[in-house]
Amino acid sequence: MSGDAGRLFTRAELALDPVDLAQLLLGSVLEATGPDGTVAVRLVEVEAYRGEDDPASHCYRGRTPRNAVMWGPAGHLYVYFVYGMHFCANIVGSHDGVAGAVLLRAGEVVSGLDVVRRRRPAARGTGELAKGPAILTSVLRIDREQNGVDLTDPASPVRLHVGERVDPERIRTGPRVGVAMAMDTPWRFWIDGSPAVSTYRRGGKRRVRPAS
DNA sequence: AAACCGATTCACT
DNA sequence: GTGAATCGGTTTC
Repeated sequence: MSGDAGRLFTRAELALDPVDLAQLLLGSVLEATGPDGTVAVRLVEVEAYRGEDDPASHCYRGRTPRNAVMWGPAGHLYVYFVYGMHFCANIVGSHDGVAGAVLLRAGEVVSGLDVVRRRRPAARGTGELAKGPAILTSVLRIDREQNGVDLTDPASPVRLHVGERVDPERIRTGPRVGVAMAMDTPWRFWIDGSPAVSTYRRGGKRRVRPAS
């Protein structure tokens, strides 16, 4: 797969169970073109959210206008608005009719550094310019307008490229950040050693209390 | 029609 | 470590 680094992923390659897709996405490169320039980020931290049996997923309670893209086709972008001020981006990994997606939590800027500096003049050090899911979208200038775009289309404003091979030994896994439910489900994946990887915080409220 | 609350970030103690 | 900012999607009355 190193030989192919730089080419776009195909839809078929991304039509996976989100848990498998998450690991495939580590090291891949997401590139977004806006009116003020193009920025590319190497993904180093992601989380899988999948369907019916995942209470932390937006698709847990079925299809709604907001989460519709999570049902496919794969390889499209799912963007949602949170906390009244931020956007988070996911790559859809729909598979066998099961809805799901991979949240993009962090990346390293690999091109367009000048554009990023203009967008975020007060940002942190070079290696951690895209640390955190809402910072990642702000660096790439992804918002609700890009919801549903096809990442495998060369004409799309946001595209997903195959990256350099990642050493499997560097891949780590653990519970997802900020989720209050399914804390035993280790569906967060990251590349060990990247300065962009978030520090773990557990979700705010415990949902199910043991009934006495 | 209204309440509830989140896959967060940033500033401050 | 704690808390505020802020608002649309979803649920509930």
